[in-house]
Amino acid sequence: MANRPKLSTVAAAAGVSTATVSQVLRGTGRISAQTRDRVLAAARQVNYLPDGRAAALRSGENREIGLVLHHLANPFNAEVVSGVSDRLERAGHLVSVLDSRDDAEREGRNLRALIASMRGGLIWVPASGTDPATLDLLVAQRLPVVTFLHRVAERFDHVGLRNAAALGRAVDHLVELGHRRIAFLGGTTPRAPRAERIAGYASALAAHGLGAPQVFPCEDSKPGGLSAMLKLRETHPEVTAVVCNGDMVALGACLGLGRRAETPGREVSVIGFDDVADAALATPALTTLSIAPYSLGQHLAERLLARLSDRAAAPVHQELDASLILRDTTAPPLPR
Amino acid sequence: MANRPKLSTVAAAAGVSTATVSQVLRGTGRISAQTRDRVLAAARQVNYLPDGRAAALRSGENREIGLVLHHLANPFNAEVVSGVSDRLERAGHLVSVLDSRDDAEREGRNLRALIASMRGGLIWVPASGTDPATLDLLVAQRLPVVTFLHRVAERFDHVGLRNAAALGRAVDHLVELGHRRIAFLGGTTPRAPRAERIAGYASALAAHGLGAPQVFPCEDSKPGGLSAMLKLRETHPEVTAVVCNGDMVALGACLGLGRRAETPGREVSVIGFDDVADAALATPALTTLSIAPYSLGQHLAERLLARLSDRAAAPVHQELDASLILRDTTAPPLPR
DNA sequence: CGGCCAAGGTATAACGTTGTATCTGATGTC
DNA sequence: GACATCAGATACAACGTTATACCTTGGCCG
Repeated sequence: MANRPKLSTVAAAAGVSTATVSQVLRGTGRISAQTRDRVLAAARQVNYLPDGRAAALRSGENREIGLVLHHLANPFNAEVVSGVSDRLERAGHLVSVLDSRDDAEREGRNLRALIASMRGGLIWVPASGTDPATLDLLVAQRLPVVTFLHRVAERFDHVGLRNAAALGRAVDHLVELGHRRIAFLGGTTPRAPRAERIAGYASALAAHGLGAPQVFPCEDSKPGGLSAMLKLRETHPEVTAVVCNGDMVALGACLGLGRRAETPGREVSVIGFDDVADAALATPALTTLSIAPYSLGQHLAERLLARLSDRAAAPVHQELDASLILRDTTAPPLPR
Repeated sequence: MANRPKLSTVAAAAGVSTATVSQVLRGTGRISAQTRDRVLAAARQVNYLPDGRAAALRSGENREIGLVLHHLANPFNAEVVSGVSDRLERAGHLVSVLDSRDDAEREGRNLRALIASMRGGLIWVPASGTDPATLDLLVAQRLPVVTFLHRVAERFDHVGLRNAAALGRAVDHLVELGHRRIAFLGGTTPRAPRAERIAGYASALAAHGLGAPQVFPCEDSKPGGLSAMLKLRETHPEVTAVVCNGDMVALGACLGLGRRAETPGREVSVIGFDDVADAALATPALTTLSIAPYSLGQHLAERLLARLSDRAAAPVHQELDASLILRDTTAPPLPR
């Protein structure tokens, strides 16, 4: 029951010094072809794999990137993850994902642990209510950080969405179709993206001279959207269209209509946000605000790579547009 | 622009030695209350956070667990992840997730990187076609490993499913309802779980004296299931029921029926496998073989914890049952 | 008042790697 | 044959921690 093979194990097996082994494995220094072959053979034979933390400690390099999400279960995020990892892996990095599941305390633990294990960089979708002490900690470690969706600090790079404008487009579309009673569905926390979306929704209503905004909070998930829609139909039958805080809520709302033997795009028009894969697949297919999660993930990765290669540059803040994808859940309201 | 604070930064700030700081932070040794307070204050003031890799290197401890999945985008896996992390976090570990997206090469990279960064343990859902060299490496590092679903080596702990028996139950149910032409839908690779499921399906058919098995491979996703079902209805209209390699395929198949203005549980009965959250939510709700992903995740975590506390014990192999959950996509076949 | 002890702190050697400075022969040159 | 040259290898220090052995100092007892 030998122990984990280390550099000295390989050195002994090949009959050279540890320095030589290190040089061979890293391809540095001047080593003759035959010793190199001997060393490589020995390394393979004992199944050697370097201890990355010792190597990183000594060399100061770190090719591991942390990706902290507020909610991994949402397929939108899963697609973002794919984009991020594809791009970063292509650049020779390794991405590991931590899910804080919208719990600030868990998020704090995750972030602290990431810093402790000295990841080389961080892509972060902050949960609501991030602890400011954690933020200070993060800043003090001078870790390259890109936040996404929810901006928490000026000095981190950030990629956000033009939420208000997007919601404006959604409301405009519904008004053009003839809707006058439009509600907003989804979300429970005061996170910035939701607040911006609600603001965009409200000001679009105002621009069209429609009544006061009606916001119905619910959990950002299918069950959340489902029960919110059921309740909405009971209590506010005059509402003929809803815009949602996310596709999960929107798809849930569509399911809710189905439960009542109603059809999205008939009794109630529904617009989502995210354009998850299921949006196009659902029947009826979901009209939604698209932000192309996969390429968005790649974009995030690019930002982090840029930051890694120039750590002194000023923080970059970007805002992306979401475009309205017309599908089958929006149509003129039924005549009364 | 100071650098990352380290032990010596804190020591200087508090006017003590690094050894003292370390002892205070770890709560070991004999330190007076007042120096302790001074050190803690200094640590907070400079936003100190220990370099985990140096600490781990020195102490040999490692509380980080790697979770390597073959396919994170599948919500079933996302739910397993939740269960795993909840349990392991409760035990003071940190879980980071790597997605190999069914690519053996990517999986190999992920595993090597995990070993290199010296995770304390590994929970692994192997992709198909894992490189045997990678396996050797894994074994040589004497890393505690629990595999799930797909067993790749005798010497790792393993949690699997009684796939064949489960499929037997599904076929029995369909036969009881009166179906005679039952197809198997889903999967493309020769991974063990699928092979076992097909075997269980085939032998159940045989036990009932029904015809030869009909297996229709497709990608394990909603689009995969959708197009497979469309094709099946074209080419094999005599089939009145399908059992699927997973809920994603099954839900996709249901969508496919919807596209043809047909209804799951009428023209064709459908049974899934996994019981993802969407299965109960879909309309009609999906009959499926349930393995309760969240508690399964917790179970995997328990196994790993047991292994961590006794690394010498013989490998444990477990097999769990999947129970048939009757919902609305199964019913007697339509009379001809 | 010498000696002993405990409390409180520090010096130092690891952990496994890498980078640099250094050593050792062999070869070539005049 | 003396000396520079250079390829090829090695010794050694360092990375930021932690564990251990070791120092101080003051108090107390005989």
